[in-house]
This record gives sequence, structure tokens and C-alpha cells, in this order.
Amino acid sequence: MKEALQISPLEQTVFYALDKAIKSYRQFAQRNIKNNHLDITIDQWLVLKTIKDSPALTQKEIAVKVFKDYASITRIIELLVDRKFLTRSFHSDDRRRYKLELTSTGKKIHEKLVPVIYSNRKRALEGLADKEIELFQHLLEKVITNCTIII
Amino acid sequence: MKEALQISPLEQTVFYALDKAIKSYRQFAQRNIKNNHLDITIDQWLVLKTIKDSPALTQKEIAVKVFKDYASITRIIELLVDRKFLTRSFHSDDRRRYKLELTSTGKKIHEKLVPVIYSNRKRALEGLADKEIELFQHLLEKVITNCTIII
DNA sequence: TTCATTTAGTTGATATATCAATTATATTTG
DNA sequence: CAAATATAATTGATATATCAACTAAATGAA
Repeated sequence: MKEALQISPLEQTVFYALDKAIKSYRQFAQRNIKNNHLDITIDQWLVLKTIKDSPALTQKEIAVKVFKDYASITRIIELLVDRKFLTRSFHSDDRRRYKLELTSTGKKIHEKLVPVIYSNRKRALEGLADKEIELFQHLLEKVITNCTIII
Repeated sequence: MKEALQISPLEQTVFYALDKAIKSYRQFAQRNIKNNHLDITIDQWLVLKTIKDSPALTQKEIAVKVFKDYASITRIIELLVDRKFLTRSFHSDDRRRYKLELTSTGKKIHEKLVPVIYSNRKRALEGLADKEIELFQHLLEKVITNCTIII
């Protein structure tokens, strides 16, 4: 009996669930941010937070850290500057680089976002035991490794 | 002792790993598609496959099935038609709808993609036991549920 | 010191995501 | 039947992802 290579229905595949899970979380998180009258996207928040935590990073290093493309970082930073959350000035040592600093508005919105993000994460993981969360993270990292191996 | 609400470093959060996992998989899968000289995006493939499996769906139903926005489906279908993978004609019963059909080129590329996708999924899950995959899926669905609850 | 190379970042083109507004057709209701 | 409403799909605007080509500054070697 010959068997054709079968692709299972989308709904049954892990990667469909993976895609759906991160999208659901993003929609959920963005909705909560909006409901708190904070006008910023999740990706902008990620970059803002990264700069706050590590002000000395280059844009490339930021990109690696948040797992985004260099070009995306350029554009997100542009928007953050437009929205007055960031200032960009030349770096004293290396004129190819920029010095990025949060404005007081930037610091304020960061501060207001912290509890929202915190609660988002908590609610999204509700009902999972600590052990399960640990395992979850482990499984995700396994997939990341599998997909990143250079052959 | 007062304790500030602490947001852990990105690298340690589940949602960072979740985002990174699906992005890694997508990059991995897209690279393999390209290496097999198949010129199609993953999202286009998803929509093409869905139409092949369920030719009677409306675009809205397709959107729900692949967890994408209606507008995105319109545009992806537009591209699939441009690339001659699909034909679009009016539906006989309801003139608001379209009848979508794979062309022979569309069927061919679908057929060629099946083993590639199959191998992508397999390789991305290498080293995970069946039980672990099951649990993985279960955890993902839990997150999806948590983020989807309407309050 | 000059030229090649590397590094930091930008820009353009195309694909996708999201939200809101809009069009065209069907359906329901008074 | 006519008006109101619902449904299928599109369109415009803006944000992000990806890839390739490009600019400018720094570094390194001859």
C-alpha cells in the first residue's frame, strides 16, 4: 500500500499553534496597552526598554537583542524619536554611531508600561505551573536551536 | 523593604522565546523553500493550501482558518492570482463572493512544497519526544485561551 | 599616508499586520 | 416592495519584516 506524504490539517500542527499563540499574545497585550491609554506599539516598547536597560548598545546590538532586522530597528527608532520618546545625537567616540537617550516622556511611558506588561505576562500564563513554564521555555529553545543550526 | 515591580530581562521571558521560536522557524522554513527553488512565501503557501483543502470557503473563513486579517487575505490572494497560482471568478450563487481555484501551476507548486514543509516541521521538532510535542501543543493552546478570553 | 576592508546605519522595494472606512450585494423587516 | 441591516470583500494609512544596495566613518595593511 502506497502512502502519500501527508501534511496534516493546519489546526493540528505545532507551528500553527505557535504562530497563533504569539499572535494572540500580541493582540492581547496591545489591546491592554491601548485600554490603559498608552499610545505605543509593542515593538516600540521593546526597543525603548532595551535602550533604557542598556544605553550603550549600538543599533545592531539592539537588533540582535530583540531579534529584529537592522532596518526595522532604524525605523522603529525613527518613530520613537518622532514621538519624542527618544533623542538621538552623535556618539562622541564614533561618528558612525548614535547616542540614544530616553526623554522624560520616554521614561514616563516606560514606567507606566511596566505594570501593564507585567500583568499581561502573568495573565497569559495563568493556570500554568512553574514547572510547566520552565518546560515550555525549554521546548521553545529547542525549536530555536533546531531552526538555527547552520549546516 | 519596598520592592519595585520588576520586568525581567527579555531573554528570560517566555514570550520572548515564543516570538523568537516562531520567527526562527519561519526564517528556517523560508530558507529551505528558497533552496528548493520554489518561489513562494510561507503565508502565500498557507493560503494556497487552505484553498486547495477547502475550496468552498469564503475569504473570511480562510482568514479565520489561517488566523490572519481579512485585509491580508485579500492581498495575499491578489498576489497568488498575479503569480498565476490561483484563478478568481465570480461565485454563481452569491456575487459578493469569489470562486477561487488553483491553476495547474498552483497545484504543481503545492505538490512540490509538501515534502519541503514536511521536512521543515520534522527537523524543527528534532529531539522532542512525542509526549513532549503533545505537551508543547497543550501549553500553546493554554496561552491562546488565556489571551482570547473576553472579559 | 593611501587604499582596501570592515563596520554602523539608512534607504528602497515588496510582503504582511492592523484598523477604519468604503463598496457592492444579500437578507431581513415593516 | 422599500428601507434598514448584515455580509463579502476592498482600500488607505501606518507599522513591521526582509533583502539588497548604498553611504559614511573607522580601521588596517602596504
